[in-house]
Amino acid sequence: MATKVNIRDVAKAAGVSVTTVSHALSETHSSRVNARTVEHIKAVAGDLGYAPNRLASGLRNQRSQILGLVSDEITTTPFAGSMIQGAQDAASEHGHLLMVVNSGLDNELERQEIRALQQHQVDGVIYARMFNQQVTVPGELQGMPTVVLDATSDNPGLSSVVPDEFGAGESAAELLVSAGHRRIAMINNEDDIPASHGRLEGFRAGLARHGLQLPPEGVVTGHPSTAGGRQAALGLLATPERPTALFCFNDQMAMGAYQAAGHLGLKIPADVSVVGVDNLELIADALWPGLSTMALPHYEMGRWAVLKLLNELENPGASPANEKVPCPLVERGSVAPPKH
Amino acid sequence: MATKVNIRDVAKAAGVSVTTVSHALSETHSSRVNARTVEHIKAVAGDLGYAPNRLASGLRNQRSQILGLVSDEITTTPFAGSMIQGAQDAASEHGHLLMVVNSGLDNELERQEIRALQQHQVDGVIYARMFNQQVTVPGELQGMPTVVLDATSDNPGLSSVVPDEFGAGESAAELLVSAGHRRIAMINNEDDIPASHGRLEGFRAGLARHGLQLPPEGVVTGHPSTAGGRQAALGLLATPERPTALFCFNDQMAMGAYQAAGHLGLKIPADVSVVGVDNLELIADALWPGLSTMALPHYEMGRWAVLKLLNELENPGASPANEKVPCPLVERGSVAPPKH
DNA sequence: TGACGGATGCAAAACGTTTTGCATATAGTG
DNA sequence: CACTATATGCAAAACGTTTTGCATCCGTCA
Repeated sequence: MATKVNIRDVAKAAGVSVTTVSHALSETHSSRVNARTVEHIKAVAGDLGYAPNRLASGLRNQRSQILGLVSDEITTTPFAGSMIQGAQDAASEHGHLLMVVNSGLDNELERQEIRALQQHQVDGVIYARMFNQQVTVPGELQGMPTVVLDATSDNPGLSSVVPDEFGAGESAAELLVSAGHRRIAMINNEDDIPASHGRLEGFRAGLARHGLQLPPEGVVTGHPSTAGGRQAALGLLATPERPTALFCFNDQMAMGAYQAAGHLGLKIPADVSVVGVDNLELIADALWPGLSTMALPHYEMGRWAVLKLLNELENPGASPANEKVPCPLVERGSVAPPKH
Repeated sequence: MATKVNIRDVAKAAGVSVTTVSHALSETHSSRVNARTVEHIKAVAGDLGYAPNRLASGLRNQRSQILGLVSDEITTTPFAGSMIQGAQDAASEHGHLLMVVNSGLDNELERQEIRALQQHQVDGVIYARMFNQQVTVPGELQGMPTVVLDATSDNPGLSSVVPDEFGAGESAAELLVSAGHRRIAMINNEDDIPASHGRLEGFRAGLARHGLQLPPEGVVTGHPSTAGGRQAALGLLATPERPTALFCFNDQMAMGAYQAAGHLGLKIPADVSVVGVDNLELIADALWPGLSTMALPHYEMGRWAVLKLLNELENPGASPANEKVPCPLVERGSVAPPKH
């Protein structure tokens, strides 16, 4: 970063014209230049520490090599980092950079941020949410290549990627049933969102495959927080015919279940097995014993969204896709066979 | 975003020259244009949905209005979101956008990312860490306006911002002493980092102000995780003359203290009071009872870093500053007067 | 030897702004 | 009415690239 060196300096130093330098450094046009000359130019450019000005090349090419990432509440969830990292890794591998904006829940602010991205000529936008939900993509993004991340869109023209909530439920059922459990309950999120439906239905389907079914009293709902999980679990575990295993909507509710079990003098996993969803390191790894849980694939979803977006930029005709990414089981120590 | 409308279209539609449009829309030069004309031009621009191309203006002005944010491990801590949000809010208020890159722990990758930022002509860089430490800013950033975030630099020319670790320790002491505690222990991080020294020394200073001092056996160290805190707390609380209050290096260690207390049949806060540092919502709010803790000011630090960077961009002569941001106490329910 | 083809490199235009210097119109003064 | 001062708007150049069309050079073949 001494004083900026531009392509003209390189040309002068290499004793050739600017055009030749540009051709030599371009992937596609380098054939137009003598191989020895190309090598020479590259050496000189390297020595001078030349790096092309992307403002200029973007202006000329109508391609900024920047992708926008618009998200909602980045501060409230620890998942944001993984999603951004996945997106950034994929972008970086393809020579792109990420501009991140988050709007909180303020629609007006969101519009402003999107306009700011457009002023910077972003090539496309990832429209992200911090939990799987249905969204309406703001009108400002009309006509701009867009991929929806951790949400589904009412616009069928847009690609989207979400976790395989159904599969997560299935896996949880599989894990608990194969450990020998028969009296199993689910502590679900009281909110009417795809994750609560998907996980419950997958769970039912997983049980059904083994000839089991979830009785009506086998599902209780609560606020998707530790307190909500605690309260629900207190109710479930205080009954004489208490379940031997709990499938919790998320790790926070599972933490509440731990607290309830502790309060009632029940040991995990000896007296009651617990499974969560999310794989929040901060919780799943911290609980004692560690919590077995289905990992939400935020990193992979971030990657997928960017790769799909870049693909659509290359092939403007490509048809949209709606991807579901599996949620792998992470086993720690919260599941054991039932006692008797 | 129909078909891109540029300044020429606006000029044509408004019946004036391109220059006039540019002057009319510029803060500084709008005086050169008739006020009525300015109004007219702004109206036309609004109707057409004109938004200036920042690639072009950046190229012309040698100012991209983009700031780079280089961080280490964005995925491993939930603080990243707050830091980014703080930085982004401040940037956005001043018409700038943030390009976020994270390098993990790979130095080579970090260099690449920084070069990518430079190709995009970022006006300056925030060099961020996820926890307070001493860093050496990579040579690539030589000569580029840089502010260090949540770390201190060995380069005295760079501004930096960190949490007031010492103050956090003091506040914890103040809280516990004024609740009536006298036998207090600290569970510290075994790592040799500014946070562990700062919090311990501040804690000592806070106690000293009330004529108390921390005996050698009053400080135990461990891995800064739940397991580490649990282990340390088990040792401390099993002694007959057990402390009535624990100051924990962070919320994760405090969570371990909760587990240890529960294991030993001790109630929080009746039998033992606990204070943490971090204010990790996911933990502090989830514990039962809630954990009183000193909040790490990541949002504010992110803001400060960007504001300082923008200030240095305006006044290239400005002298560097090393800011310490206070860590406010967040009271929940984990502190009560000692029993007898 | 003259013409031709291929290989190679150059000049110039364009991307969309901002700003300087200049020309014109309008108002103010003697 | 002439002359100056001021207000106002325009043409052109520049920022750093990429790419098209053209010129030059060399070797080859008739």
